[in-house]
Amino acid sequence: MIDARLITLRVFARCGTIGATAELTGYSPSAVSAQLRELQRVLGMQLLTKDGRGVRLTATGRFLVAGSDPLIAQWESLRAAAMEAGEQVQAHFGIGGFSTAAAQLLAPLAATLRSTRPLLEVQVLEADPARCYDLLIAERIDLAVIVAMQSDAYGEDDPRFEQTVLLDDPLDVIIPANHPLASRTSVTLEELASEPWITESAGSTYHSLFTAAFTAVGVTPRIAHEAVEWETHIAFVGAGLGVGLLPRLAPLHDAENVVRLRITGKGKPVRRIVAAVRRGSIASPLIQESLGILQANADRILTARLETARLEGDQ
Amino acid sequence: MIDARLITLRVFARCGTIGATAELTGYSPSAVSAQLRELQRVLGMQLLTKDGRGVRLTATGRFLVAGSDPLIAQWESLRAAAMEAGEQVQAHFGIGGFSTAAAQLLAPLAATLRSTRPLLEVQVLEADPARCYDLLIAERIDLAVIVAMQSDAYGEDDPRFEQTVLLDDPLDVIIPANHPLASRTSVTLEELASEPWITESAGSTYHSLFTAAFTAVGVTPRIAHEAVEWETHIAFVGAGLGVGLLPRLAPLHDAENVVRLRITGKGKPVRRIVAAVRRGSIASPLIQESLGILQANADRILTARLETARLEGDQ
DNA sequence: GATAACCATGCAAAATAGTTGCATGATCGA
DNA sequence: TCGATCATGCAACTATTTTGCATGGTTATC
Repeated sequence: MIDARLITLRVFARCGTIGATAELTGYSPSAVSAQLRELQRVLGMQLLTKDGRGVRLTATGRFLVAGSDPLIAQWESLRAAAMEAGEQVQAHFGIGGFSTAAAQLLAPLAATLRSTRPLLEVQVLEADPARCYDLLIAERIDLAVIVAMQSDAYGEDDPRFEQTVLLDDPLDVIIPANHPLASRTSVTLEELASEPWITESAGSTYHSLFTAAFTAVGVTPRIAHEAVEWETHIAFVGAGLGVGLLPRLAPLHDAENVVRLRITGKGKPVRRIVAAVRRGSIASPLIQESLGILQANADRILTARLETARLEGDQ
Repeated sequence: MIDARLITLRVFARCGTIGATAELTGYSPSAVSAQLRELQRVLGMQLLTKDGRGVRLTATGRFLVAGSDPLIAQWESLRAAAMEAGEQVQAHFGIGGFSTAAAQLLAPLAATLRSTRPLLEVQVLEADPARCYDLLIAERIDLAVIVAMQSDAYGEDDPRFEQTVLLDDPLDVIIPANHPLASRTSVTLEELASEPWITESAGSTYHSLFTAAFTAVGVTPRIAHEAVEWETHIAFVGAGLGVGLLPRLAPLHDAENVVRLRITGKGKPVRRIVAAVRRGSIASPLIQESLGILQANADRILTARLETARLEGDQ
C-alpha cells in the first residue's frame, strides 16, 4: 500500500519525461503532471525542476526515490508474508516477458494458473526486457521473464528487483537442409567460420552474444544479412542465404528446409533467462508457485526440443 | 506516502470499532467501512470478520497491522531525511497535548513556529494522552506532548513511537494563605499528613502519583474532596477546604488566598512530561526545531514559576 | 422476554478528486 | 527559421469517495 503518486515518481525517475511516465503507468501526461504536483504539495518538497523543455528530478527528488527502494521492498515483503500466513488468494496477477518467453513460458504459465487458481485474473504483457523492468517498477506487472544481459542497467544486486535464473537457453545453429553439415547432430563454430551469417543488427540484444561466441574460438564471422525476428532468421536460412543462431527455446515450427544443430566445442553461446520480481515479493505464494511452473515448463520444453531436433542433450 | 486506507486500518486496529475509527480519522462510518472493504479487495486479503454487533481483525489483519509498524517508521525516517537533505519547508504541522501542556507549552510553540516559519500552517489539538497517541497513528498530528504514565499501554519501546523526555514537572503543595505553614518556602509531606487533602478521583491520571508519593513517606493522607480541573483544586484550597498538589507547570494565576510551596524530603511527586512522535520522524528538521523550542519554553516557565512562587529551585 | 441502545452496512445523492483532450508556451535540433 | 518535442494549464467529463439516512443484527437492561 504505497501511495500511487510515489510509484509514479519512481517511474518518472526511470523515464525522465512526463510523457514516457504516462505511457508506462497508463495515465495521461497531464494526469502524471498533476499527480507529481500534488505529491510535492502534500510532502512539502520540491521534487522537480524545469530543465530545458522537460523536467528533471531535484536532489531531494533523487534522494526520495533512492530511499523509497527499501520501502517498496519492505511492503512487498510484508504483503507476501501476509498472503502466506493468511492463505489468502490474490485477485490480479500481471506477468510480462519478451516475445519468445511470452509464447513459450508465459502462455503455459497463464494457462496453468487459470486452472489451479480459477479466481485469479492473469494478465500477460509482451514487452522488451528493459520495458519489463519499467513495468515492474510501475506495478503494472508482478513478474517478468527476461533475457539477462550484462549490458543492462539492472544488475543482479539492484535494490528494486530479485532475480532467479530459470534456465540457460543454449543457442543452436540453423542451416539449410541441403547443407553438407545438415546430417550432423552437432557442429563447432569453427566449422561454420566461412559461412555467410545471418544475425541481428549491431548493438541489438543478441549481437553481443553472437560476437562473444566467435571471439571465444578466435574467428570473425562474415555477416551477410540482418534480421530482427527469429521467424525472419529461419526464413533467410531456409532460402539458403546463410546460417544463423537460434535459441533452443525458439521454435523452428515445421520449416522443412532448415535444420537445427547443437553447437559443441568452445564458445557455446547461451542466453540466460531469468525471472525478475519486485524485491520482497519473492516469498509470495503466488510468485513461488509461478516460479515453479515456469521452471518445470522451461525444462520440459528444452528437453522436448532436443528430441524433435534429433539432438542428444548434454545438460 | 503510505496509502490512506492502510492508515485507516491501523487506526481501526487501535479503536476496534468502525465508528471510533471514523471519529478519529475524520471520515464518516460508512466511508471507513467502504475504505476497509476496498483495502481488502485490492490486497486480496480478508482482514475483518463479523464479531457480534461489530467487526474484528482477522489473523491476517493483525499480521498486516503489526508488520506495517516498521513500514510506517521507515517512511517517516525517509521523509525526515529528505526534508533535512533538501532543506525543504513543510506545509502543515499538527501538534497535540493535554490541557496544561496545550496552554503552557503548545501555544508558545505554535507562536514561535509562526514567526520562524511563516509559511507553516500549525494546528493545535487539545486531547488526552491516550487520544494523542491515537491521533499520531491516524496522522492527524505529528507531535504530542503528554504525561508519561507507566499505566499507559504505550511503553517507551513501542514500535510506533519515539518519546523524548521534555522535563520532570514537580508537584508543589498548595495551601490556604492563612495556613500556619504559608510563610514557609518548602514543606515535607509528613508535615501535611494530617491535613484534609483535595485530589482527583481514584483511578485518574494523577491519583497514582498522589498515593505513590505518600506511600514513599509512610503516611496515608485523608482525602477530603475530589476535583478534576486544576482550577477547581485551587478554588477549593482558596476556600479553605484543604490542601492539594499542583504541578509546577500549572499556573496559580492570581489566586491571592492560595500559596504554592515546594515539597522537600522523601517522596517528591513528579510528573514526567514527554514529547511523542511517530517513529522515524524524529530526525525531521521541523520536529527537531519544535523539540528544542518545547524544551526551552519548559525550562523558562519552570524557573519563572519558581520566582513568582517565592521558591528557590533546587533543579 | 421485550425494549432500547449500539454497531456495521447498504443505498442513493452529493461532493470531490482525478482524468482526458486539446491548446499553449517554451525549448532544442535541423 | 521551422518543425518537433515536452510540460502544463484549462474546461469538461468521469470515476471515486463521502455523506446521511435507513436497515438488520446483536448485546445489554429492565
